[in-house]
Amino acid sequence: MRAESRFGLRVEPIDLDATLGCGQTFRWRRDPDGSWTGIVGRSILRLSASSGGLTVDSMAASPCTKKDISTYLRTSDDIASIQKNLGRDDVLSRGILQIGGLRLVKMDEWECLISYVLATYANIPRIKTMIDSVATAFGAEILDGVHAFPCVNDLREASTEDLSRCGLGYRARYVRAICEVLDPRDLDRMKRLGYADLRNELKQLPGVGDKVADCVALFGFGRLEAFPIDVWIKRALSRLYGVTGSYAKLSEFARLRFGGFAGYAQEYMFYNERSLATAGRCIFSEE
DNA sequence: GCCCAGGAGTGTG
DNA sequence: CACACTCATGGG
Repeated sequence: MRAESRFGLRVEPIDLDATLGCGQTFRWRRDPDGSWTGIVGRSILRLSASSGGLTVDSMAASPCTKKDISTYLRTSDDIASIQKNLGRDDVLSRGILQIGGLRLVKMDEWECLISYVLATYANIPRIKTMIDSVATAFGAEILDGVHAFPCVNDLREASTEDLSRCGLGYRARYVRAICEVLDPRDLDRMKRLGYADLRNELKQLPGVGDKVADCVALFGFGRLEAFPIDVWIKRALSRLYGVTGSYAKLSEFARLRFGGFAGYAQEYMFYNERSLATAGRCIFSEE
């Protein structure tokens, strides 16, 4: 595959394995040499570690710009400051914050919405399979066999039956229903909403409940106060803090405990909990 | 084969 | 409010 463009990107700290392999975003794979290849927008990217940051190879007719990838990797997040803030929590400071190079990513809102609707009650390898199938079937071809994530109008062409053939199971009708009710302009309008309003509006969509709404608010709309609670986070909260209960109760606990950077706390805990469960094995290639 | 999965929707007590 | 049940299916 020919590199259309190559440039350096200053971002520190960054741990590609943790950031791209932890299961917050689904279109990346780890190469044997430790670099990562993935699809962002209409570009195929290969990221490899270099001194002080990354080397970015962009392969596509319309290459990814430095600003695009900078936004995607949230390079303006001050990790040191965030960790100092979260480190006031005894439990987090006691080791979880050692994953300094785990950064949140900023996904496209639409791709994030559909991805996390598909992510319900499925493991990470399967989520990747479903998303690749949908992209191959309905997304624009970027380069020989590699497809972008389908835009709203692309996916509107898909019937529920089409989507079922992509292996989505019962999620097919949710995706279909979202395509029918959501105007692309809604997503632009929602960018300006506060977290609470954004969350409530997302929950109006079929297949979007508390957890998916928080994932989309965090990974898609970049609301760092969002704290998605899935089975892993429930385990972590129970194990680390002894708290259990409803989504609302756990959510309130997180808001009081972690504040405006709850999203980073969540990702540290998610990574930590899954690493513990899969100790001895690489969590980036299996479940 | 068995188990579980970055849950949501619906119905019931 | 809390549970209980169903939904389709593939990866470990």
